[in-house]
Amino acid sequence: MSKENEDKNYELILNAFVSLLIQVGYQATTINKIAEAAHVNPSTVFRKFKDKEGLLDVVIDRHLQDLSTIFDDFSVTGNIENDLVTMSKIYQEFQLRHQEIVVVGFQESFKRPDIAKAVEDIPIQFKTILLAYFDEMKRQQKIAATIDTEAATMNFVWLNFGYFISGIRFSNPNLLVTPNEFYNKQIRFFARSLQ
Amino acid sequence: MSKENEDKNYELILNAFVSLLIQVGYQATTINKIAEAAHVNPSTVFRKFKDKEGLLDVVIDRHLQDLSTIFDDFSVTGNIENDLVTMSKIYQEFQLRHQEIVVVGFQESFKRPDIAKAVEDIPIQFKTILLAYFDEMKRQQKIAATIDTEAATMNFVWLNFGYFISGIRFSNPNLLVTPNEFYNKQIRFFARSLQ
DNA sequence: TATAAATGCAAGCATTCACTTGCATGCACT
DNA sequence: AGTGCATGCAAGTGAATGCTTGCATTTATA
Repeated sequence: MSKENEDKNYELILNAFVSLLIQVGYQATTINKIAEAAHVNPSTVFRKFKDKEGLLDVVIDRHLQDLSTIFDDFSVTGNIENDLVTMSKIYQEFQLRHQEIVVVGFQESFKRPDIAKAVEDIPIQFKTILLAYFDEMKRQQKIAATIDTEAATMNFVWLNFGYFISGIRFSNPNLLVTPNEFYNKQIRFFARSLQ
Repeated sequence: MSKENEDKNYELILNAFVSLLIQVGYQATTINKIAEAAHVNPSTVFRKFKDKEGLLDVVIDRHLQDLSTIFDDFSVTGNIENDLVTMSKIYQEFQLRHQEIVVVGFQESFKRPDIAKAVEDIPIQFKTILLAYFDEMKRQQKIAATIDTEAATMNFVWLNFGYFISGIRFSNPNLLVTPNEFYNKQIRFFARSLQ
């Protein structure tokens, strides 16, 4: 029954693992802490998963699967500010839902380049859809003909990426705004450049 | 003679430590690796520094000292694009010069909140000078009266922060541009919004 | 050259952890 | 009730690593 979705303890352990990754990172996440958080005996962890790396592998797998469909239900409306908010929301919510990947990817990038790559793949997907969008809007003359769409895209990517990292790593209120405030003010400000 | 600047081994060890922090992070940086990289015996490390944390403390100290004067030699020219490039350059070069703080701050934020705070302080300083600058430019009517200077400031902060993190953590060329390209294209694009 | 300080070196100690193993216990399903 | 599987539990192993110590050796200084 191991590795099946109906396995309650399997999921409890995975959830505890992910929570701990976010809280304290990979190295500081010990098997004992996982077991305790999952209300399970440490030996059970090893019955469900080969080893500590095996836990990571499952998390990566699920993440990559989720990532492959990240923008599947996005559809263009043609209203630029609306579309940008929609894409930004999808991206931000995805990043937040997979915080642990970013945390571990940054910490273990030297030992697990596959995770580092998985972290990069999120903004790359974001860039891809944005670039196509801006190119299309330019063709439809909804944004200025002088716009460098590549530059505009990367501007939006870095803005969103910087905001996301700030949100999960910073605590000073000077650097934090609510998602809604971000969508309203920042995207409106960004869109000014497109005209 | 320990803890003095003329102490050659002291500096060799510190440099090796910082290099390793950037390469592999704090936990994976062992005393043996430091000693090897510094061409010094492991026991010498403990003669120069109380313990591994003591090494970190010195790095933090020096960083905080450097941070306190980060924008000291910036002076406003009134040419907005030029000033933005200048401030961005100062910020980016500082961040790059102190990469290790960011790496360790993200990894050990739970164990060393002081380091996490030191990491935050860099963008906070950046924000402070930017906000004052935009307010002044608005007063001088060099940027549009409708501009939300707080929003513009945070946009620029997140753009720069996102670009910096991308530069030190990503390797895919799709997400990387040279500093000069960043200054030219991104800041020009940003400045469009100010009119 | 003589003295003192810094460094190299090797052995060892203590702790933390991932991971294993063997056995007892409980729970589910027939 | 009885059988089998999952889990709890406790003890232990082995490796990594921070840190100490005592002594030999080199280097600097006077």
